[in-house]
Amino acid sequence: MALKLFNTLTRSAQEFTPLHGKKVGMYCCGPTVYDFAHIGNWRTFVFADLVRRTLEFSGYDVTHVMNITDVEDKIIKRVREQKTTLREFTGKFETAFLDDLKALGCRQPHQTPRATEHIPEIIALIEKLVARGVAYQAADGSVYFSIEKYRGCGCHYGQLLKLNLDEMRAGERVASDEYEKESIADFALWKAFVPEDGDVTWDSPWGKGRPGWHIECSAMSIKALGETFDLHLGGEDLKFPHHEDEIAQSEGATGKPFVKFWLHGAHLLVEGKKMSKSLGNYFTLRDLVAKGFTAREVRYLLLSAHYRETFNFTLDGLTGAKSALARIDECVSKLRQSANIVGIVQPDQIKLQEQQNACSNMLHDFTDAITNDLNISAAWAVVFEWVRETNKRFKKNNHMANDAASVSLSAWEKVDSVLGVGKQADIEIPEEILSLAKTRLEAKGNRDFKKADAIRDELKAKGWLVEDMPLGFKFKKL
RNA sequence: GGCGGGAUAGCCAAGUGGUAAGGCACGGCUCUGCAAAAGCUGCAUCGUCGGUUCGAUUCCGACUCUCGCCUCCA
Repeated sequence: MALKLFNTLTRSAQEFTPLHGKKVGMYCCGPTVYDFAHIGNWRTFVFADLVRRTLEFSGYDVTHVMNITDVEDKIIKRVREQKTTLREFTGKFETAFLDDLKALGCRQPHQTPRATEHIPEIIALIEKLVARGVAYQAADGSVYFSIEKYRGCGCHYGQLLKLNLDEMRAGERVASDEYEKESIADFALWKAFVPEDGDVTWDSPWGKGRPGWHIECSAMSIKALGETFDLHLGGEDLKFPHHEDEIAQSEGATGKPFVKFWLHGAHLLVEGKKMSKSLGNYFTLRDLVAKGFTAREVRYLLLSAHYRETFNFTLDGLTGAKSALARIDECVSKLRQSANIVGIVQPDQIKLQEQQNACSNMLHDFTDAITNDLNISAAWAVVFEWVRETNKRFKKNNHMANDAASVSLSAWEKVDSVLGVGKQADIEIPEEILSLAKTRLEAKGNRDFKKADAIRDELKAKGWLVEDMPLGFKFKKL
């Protein structure tokens, strides 16, 4: 089934077709590294990962680029306050970001360019805009993009949303007299040096200064993916002004369409409310890990709802995610055991055929769901139905025939190449716990159930759940 | 003020012009020394009011509530 995605440019779900055969260029607006990323940020990055994985699942050869914004007002302010250097300050948060991204099961982008390492490209792009007459240097020394001039060349400003510039409440959040722009809608391409910038400054044809916010994404995406590329995504708040301005700068400079498909992920609420530090519902991944949840559980929860709907992230939901994943893990781990042991259950052609059918139905329905504008909820439903069907095929000894298990495992691996939750962290069982369980097994063998139950309680108190198996036991970490 | 989303069971969340997926939680049963896991099973008429239709949760209108964006916030 063809992949359909909702394109913000057309406000409709369209069949996705790349510009060049099977090759897809995908750019995702990355983090501004001034602090640890919060759960809302992570929703967007996990969404981007889902897009990439779905493209790869659909047979595309994806080049995934995600910028690192490492120069910006808040960063400069903190560098000054903490009396550190830009590189040292941003490096810390960049490393933390990439570690967390990995922990969340996101495939590493192929390129993660830093804004500060693309100053020449940024300057070149601004020069092009100045030469084309859509950018100007104002009295304050900064260079601005002129929406009016841009529109004057027949270009369309407001592609991602309907804009009514006259009705917009200009300057509510940033004092309009802070800049000396010709028009309120104009935005900075190059910001002239001010003493507060300290060492954070570069030479340019317009004097010392630093790049504006939007220009880095245009410069780096064009460099990495070309003047026109397939996919650009980010959080919904970036539609305006960030992405709209990226389009204006890029198309203003190249005269070519910038991006074919724009995808935007919705925000999330936490416990039904907008996330804020004062409400105490502002979580970083590290906060959640400290509460005893795993990054994998966070990924599952973030992937439980459709990307264009506001999602309500709750700690209860995270507890539920733990249970839901345990259900999948249980099934997959039984499949692994069966796949590795030949002959414990005799092959059965009819049963094999049934399981093969269940697997191909799952793959078919899963593909339908995920390619339908990433209907992840429907995709999970398919997976859980398959889990139930598969569970029915295990014998009393928790095994199924080797061939049926192998078929099932390979089907699971295919859907998990999109979901990315398959890899459970290996758990190490302490010697003490293991020997207690062995003692308990002996007691059980002697039908001393009182002792066996006491040991089970003891293990539980130590954080381990021991489950009896036909031939022994296994552990779960609580 | 402008623009754009939402309102589906205790919670999270899909979906469809013909009487509602899935997950979590909860109850019953089977299995089990007891558990756990697993299976079976129970649990909603889809914000309110109108309209279109043989029939609407799904289409249209109004209303209520709610969320987001409107210059550097994913």
